[in-house]
Amino acid sequence: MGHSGAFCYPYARPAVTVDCVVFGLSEDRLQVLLVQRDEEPFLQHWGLPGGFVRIEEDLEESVRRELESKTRCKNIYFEQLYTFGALDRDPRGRTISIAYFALVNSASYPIDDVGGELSQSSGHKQVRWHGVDTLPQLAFDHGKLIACALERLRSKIMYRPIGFELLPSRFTLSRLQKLYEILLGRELDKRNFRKKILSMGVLDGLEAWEQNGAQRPAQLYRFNQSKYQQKLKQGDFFEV
Amino acid sequence: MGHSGAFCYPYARPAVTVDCVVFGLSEDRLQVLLVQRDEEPFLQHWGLPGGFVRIEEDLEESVRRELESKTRCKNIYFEQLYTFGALDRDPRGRTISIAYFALVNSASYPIDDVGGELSQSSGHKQVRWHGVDTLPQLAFDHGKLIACALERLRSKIMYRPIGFELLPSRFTLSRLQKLYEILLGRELDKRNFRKKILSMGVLDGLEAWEQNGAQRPAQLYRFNQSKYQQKLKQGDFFEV
DNA sequence: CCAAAAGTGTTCACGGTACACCCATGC
DNA sequence: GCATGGGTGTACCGTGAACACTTTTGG
Repeated sequence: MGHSGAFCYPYARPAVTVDCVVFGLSEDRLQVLLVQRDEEPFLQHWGLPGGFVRIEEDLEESVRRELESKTRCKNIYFEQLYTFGALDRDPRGRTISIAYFALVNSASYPIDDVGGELSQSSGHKQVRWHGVDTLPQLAFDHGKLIACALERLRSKIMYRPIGFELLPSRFTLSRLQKLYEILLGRELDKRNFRKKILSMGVLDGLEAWEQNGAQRPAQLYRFNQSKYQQKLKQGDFFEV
Repeated sequence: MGHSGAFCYPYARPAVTVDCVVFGLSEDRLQVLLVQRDEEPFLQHWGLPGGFVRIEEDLEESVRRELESKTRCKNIYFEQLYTFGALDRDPRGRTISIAYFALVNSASYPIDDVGGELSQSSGHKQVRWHGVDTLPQLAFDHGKLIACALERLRSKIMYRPIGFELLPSRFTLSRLQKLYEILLGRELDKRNFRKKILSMGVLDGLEAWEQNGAQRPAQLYRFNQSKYQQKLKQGDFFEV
């Protein structure tokens, strides 16, 4: 029981952190943003971006601060995942972590597919995308957090239109389908997919086409947030 | 920024609590177990059973301890709901609450439908069931927690067989149907319901019948946990 | 004219829903 | 014998799944 420091309480208190599983999409796989630790414990291991919750900030504010410092990006989609509180999850002492997961359009960030170079640095720490199937050894119980986030993401894209968050604001239906195929780990029928997605009425077809080499140009679409909100209010749900 | 107490840290730490939304089923409505507070803040207001997480106990252990002290019952079904951390949710200072929800077979407890008498007492606090549609003013943000738990429960019974947890281990199909009707707030077709529920193959029909006054006796069923686990592993899902 | 991806409709099977009558019992 | 809830089967419709060819472009 420590006597150092200016903040004292009649009972011992756990430390509280937020950790965030940030997903991004490369050409053909789902990736997670990891930070290489520059201190003990787990020195030089990779871990999730996260940190202690400051006493004067909201949980969401904490997450936003962490995300901005690691990704230099605002307005990221994120939501709370689960709270982890096992006694031994942090060797420094009892620490409870409120885990979040976030989806970013990773085209906005340098992406490193082969795993050679670092993509960005924040302070002196390395920050890098790692394919979810080729994760390194992770600090703390972060492997568990990622597994939990993956499960949630995979099931959630089936009933909520959050997949769009992984794409640029304008995208082709083929790209969207690829996204679903990567996340679900199986192929989807093109005609059925387009029929289904379009029939939900939350995508706006644009008068713009993407030229992608030597093929027929593909029409671009945009997710219409307000149409979706309206459907939600009518109890009308998204489903893939 | 206190200096009292034996537990000191270099940075201020939020207090951490668990709170549990305990659902029970009376004859014709869903109820929540509430505790009348016997201290400030919110003296005499009703609130959720819960309390501070002890430094040497798991989150689940905390919940189990709280549940046992309030309901005197072990082996209650519960799961984590959401973590609430708004800055102003506790007037005593920054407090983060990890909310859980639990389902109990309230036949095991004295139930008080009309809201007159107390059902049980733990220490000196009153503990009582309250219909979810007739809740009193609540302490802290517990109204929010209950709303959140209700939403989760209503959606979850559609895809996981947790409804059984609200019933005694042996129950009739009519009772189960009533449960779904109460939770969903709409009537269900008897034949379709029975067809659906039985076709999932997770209920065992018993050679036992319930005599319920001047009617034809109803067959009793039991939820078969292991059959369900097996189906889960096969990726075979429960759905209503 | 060839390669490569975009785009487009129909058929079939299954599951959800709607619906009405007989059964067993206690009083 | 009557009131009360228990118990059962069928027909229809809509949605999900399977499936193949034409179009547009660059090289």
